[in-house]
Amino acid sequence: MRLADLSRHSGVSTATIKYYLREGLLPPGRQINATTAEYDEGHLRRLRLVRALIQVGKVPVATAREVLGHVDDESLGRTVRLGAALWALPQDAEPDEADPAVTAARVEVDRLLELLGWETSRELAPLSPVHRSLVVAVAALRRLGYPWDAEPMAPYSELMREVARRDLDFMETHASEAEKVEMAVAAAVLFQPVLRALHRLAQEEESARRYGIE
Amino acid sequence: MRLADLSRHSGVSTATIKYYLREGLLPPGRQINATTAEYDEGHLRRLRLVRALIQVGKVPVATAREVLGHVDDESLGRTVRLGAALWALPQDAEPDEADPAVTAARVEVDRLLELLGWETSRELAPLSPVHRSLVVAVAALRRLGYPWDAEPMAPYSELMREVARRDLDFMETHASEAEKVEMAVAAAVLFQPVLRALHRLAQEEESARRYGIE
DNA sequence: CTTTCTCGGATAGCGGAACTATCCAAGCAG
DNA sequence: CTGCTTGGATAGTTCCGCTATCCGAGAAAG
Repeated sequence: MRLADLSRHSGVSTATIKYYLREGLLPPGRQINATTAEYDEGHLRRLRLVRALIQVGKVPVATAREVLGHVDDESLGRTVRLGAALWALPQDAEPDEADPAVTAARVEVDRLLELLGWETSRELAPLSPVHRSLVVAVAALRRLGYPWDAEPMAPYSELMREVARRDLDFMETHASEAEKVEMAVAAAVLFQPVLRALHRLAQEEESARRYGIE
Repeated sequence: MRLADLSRHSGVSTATIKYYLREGLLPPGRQINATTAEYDEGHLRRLRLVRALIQVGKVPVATAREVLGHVDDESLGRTVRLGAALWALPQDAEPDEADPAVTAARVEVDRLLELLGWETSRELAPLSPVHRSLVVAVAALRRLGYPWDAEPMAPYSELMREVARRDLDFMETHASEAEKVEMAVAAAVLFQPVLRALHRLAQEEESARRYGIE
C-alpha cells in the first residue's frame, strides 16, 4: 500500500498524511527505494485512530503524539502503559494557585474524594492531570456563584463510577490483549462525545417531560 | 464602574474586554459622555460567564455570541429560551452523509432511542444538533472497528438520564427564576468538564482496584 | 487655565494550530 | 526515451483569540 492508497482508503488527503508523518503521529512506511514507501493495515488503523483523536476528540496534535508514544511503548506493562497514555491526554488550562477560588475548589474536591473513599485518587491527587482539570472546572463554577459542595456531588460520582465499571467490563470482553491500550484511549476520548451527547439528550428528554415542549 | 474597574474585578485585560464588546459578547456600558462608559454588576457577571464559556467550555466566540443572544431574548418563554440556547451550543463537525458508517450509526442511534422510549428525542432527532453529534461520534467509533450496538448502551443512557434528573432538580432548588436559563447554560457547559473529570477519576480508581497499580 | 493623564473606540498585527500548495529529484511504465 | 507518478521538503494559507498602537475627547492636578 503506497501513500496514495493509504489516502484513498482513509479519506485523508496525502498532504495531511504527510503532515502526520512529519509530526510523528504516524510511523514512517517501509522504504522500498528512494521514491516509494510501503504502508500496511497497521498504518491505516493508526491513521484512523489519529483522525478520531483529532477530529472527534479535539485532541491537539502535540498531545496526540505524546499519547500515541505511550501506546507504542512496548517496554511498559499494560497497566502502566494505559495509565501513561491516559495521563497524557487532558491538557486543560493550568489552575492559577493564586486564585482563592482554586484553593477552595481543591479543598472541596479532596473532601469529595474522601467522602467517596477513592483512596487511589486521593493519593495521586496532587499529580493527576485529571484531578487538576476537576479543580479548574469547579473553581470556574464557584467563581460564577454556583454552589458546588462535596455532598451533592457524591451521587454523581457514584454514577460515573458505575459508568467506568461498564467501560472496563466492555474493554475486557471485547478487546484482544494487544488492542486493549488502544481501546482504552479510544474509550477515554471517543466515548466522551457519546456520553456528552447522551447527557444532553437526557436533559432534553427530561426537561420536555417536566415542563412540556411549549 | 468603568472599563478599567471591570478589568480589575474580573482579571480580564481591558484589551480583551474591548474585544468582547466588539464581538457582541458583552452589552455596551451606559455611555456617560464621549470618553466614559459605566458598567455594573450585571456586566461583571456576564463577563465571568463569557470567560467560563470560552476558557473552560472551549466554546468558540461566535457560538458563545449566539448562545448568549438566546439567553437574553426576553421575548421567549423560559423553556423555549433554554432550548434555543442549548440548541446553539454544540457546533461539532457535520456528519458526512455519504459515509456508510454514518448511515449505520444513525440507524443504531435511532434504535437506542426507541429502546429507551425517549419519544421527544426521536421526534426532534433529525434536527437536534446533539443528535447529530452522537451520530458523528458513534460513526467514528465504528469506523475504528469498535462495536457499538444499541443494547449495551441502554444502561449507559439510563445512567445519564439519572444524571440529567439530578441536574434539573439542582437547577430548580438553587436558581432564581431569572437565573435559570443562564444556569442551564453554565450547567451544560461547565458541568461537562466536571463530569468528564469524575469519569476519568472513576476509571483510574476502578482500574487500580481491578489490576493494581503495578 | 493649562498641562498631563486617562479613557474608550478603531484598526492593524501577532502567534499558534492545522493544514495545504508548490517544488523537486528519483524512479517506473509504456 | 519520455512523460507521469511518487514521496520528501518547505513555504504559505486560514482561522481564531487575543494584543499593541494610535487617536481625539475629556477628567485631574497644579
